[in-house]
Amino acid sequence: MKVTKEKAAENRAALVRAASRLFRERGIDGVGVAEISKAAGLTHGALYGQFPSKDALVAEALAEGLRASHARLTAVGGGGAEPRLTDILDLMVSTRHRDALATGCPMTASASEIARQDETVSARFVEGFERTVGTVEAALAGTPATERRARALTIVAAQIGAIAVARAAAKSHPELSDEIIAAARRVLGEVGGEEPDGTALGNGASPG
Amino acid sequence: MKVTKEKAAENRAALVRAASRLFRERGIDGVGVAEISKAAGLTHGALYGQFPSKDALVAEALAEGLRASHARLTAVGGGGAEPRLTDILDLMVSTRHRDALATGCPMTASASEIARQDETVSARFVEGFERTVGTVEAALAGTPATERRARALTIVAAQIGAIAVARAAAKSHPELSDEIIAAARRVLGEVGGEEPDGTALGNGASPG
DNA sequence: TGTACATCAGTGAACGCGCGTTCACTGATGTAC
DNA sequence: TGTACATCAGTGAACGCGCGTTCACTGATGTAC
Repeated sequence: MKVTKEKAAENRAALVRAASRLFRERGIDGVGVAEISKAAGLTHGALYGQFPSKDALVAEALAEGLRASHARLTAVGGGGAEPRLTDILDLMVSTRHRDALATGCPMTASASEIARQDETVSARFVEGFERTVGTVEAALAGTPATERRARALTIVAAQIGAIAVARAAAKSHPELSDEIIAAARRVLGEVGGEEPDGTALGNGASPG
Repeated sequence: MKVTKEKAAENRAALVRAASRLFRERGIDGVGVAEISKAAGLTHGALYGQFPSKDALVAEALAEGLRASHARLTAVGGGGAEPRLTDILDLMVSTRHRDALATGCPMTASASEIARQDETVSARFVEGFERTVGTVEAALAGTPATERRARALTIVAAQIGAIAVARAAAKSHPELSDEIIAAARRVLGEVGGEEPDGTALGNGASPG
């Protein structure tokens, strides 16, 4: 039965949200279209009315997850101001982020799987990655301008690696998992110009 | 038909090697037991004579890949001496490693998938991870002892993240992919005490 | 505003296919005499 | 050393199941008059 245009748009959004969540939780290959449709309160036939293929939904789900993740990132530390490195790292390199598979950063959740998807998915990934790198770069005002981008690229890649590794270790060695996160949090702060004792330099401060 | 004990052991090793390679290339969920068996020159029935389940093969394939990968790591820079950080990073954070999916480090190839496997797989992962961290730690003689482990943990996690991200970006943005590797190579060198101009401090040198 | 009907979002059965796993069978190995 | 036979590694058909995708159909929506 036909539904209102508004309801159809809602259904489409529900499919994307369910897919985004389930892909992060159980992997892209680990979730089928039937389960995604069911989670969105629809049948798989409806999914194929909205998307030409699972691949197309994968690309859109990734874009949606990256958008939500970046919105959370720019919101840290309150109001409209650019977030500080300290707040970024506290959000991204934390046990809380490690334990929030379904709602965390999709780059981290699907790091090694994205390389095996098609070019569209790679392009969506790069958009989200560059957005995050830009936000980190803006938080590195204390770092020489020529170094900022290289350090921001490294910090974002390292965040992704640290959480992925902490998740892989968590099932058998939870203490090691915690140690990895604590170490990466501190060392990446230093890479970004934070004082070793944990003092935040903040935006626009000069390095010691 | 029965085969010699020796041949049976060879067949088992061939299954593990084929699995290790294929899992890295196309993901753990992306490769079936039939294909692994065929690549090893056997049928899937033979696989179940050697392993109780695909999960058991996954754990063994990961262990084998980690062993091979670590052997390559300790061999860099020639002879029996401990490898230097410069050599480690040149091996691990390189476009060559990025492009060698099937034979590269299995932690990188399967970073985000391992978190979804069972505890045995997590345990094998941790063994390989700790071995690599130990090798990097030994290459950080110029770093204060209290900092060595935290930096080694971060460097290894960041290596994994940098290659995973570079692979994800490669399909749509090859120049960005190269840039990520170049940045991570240099910045991680600095984290490990390398001079910013690229001069290697080597083993036992003191930091500038 | 009220009626007639074309549109089309969503349903659910069906498609071929590959998945992980089981099992009766084969036949060379390797042991017991 | 030669023969008889138990062992067991490997084969391949078959299992139930879930995969991604297609399609004839349904029926409420929303438009044309």
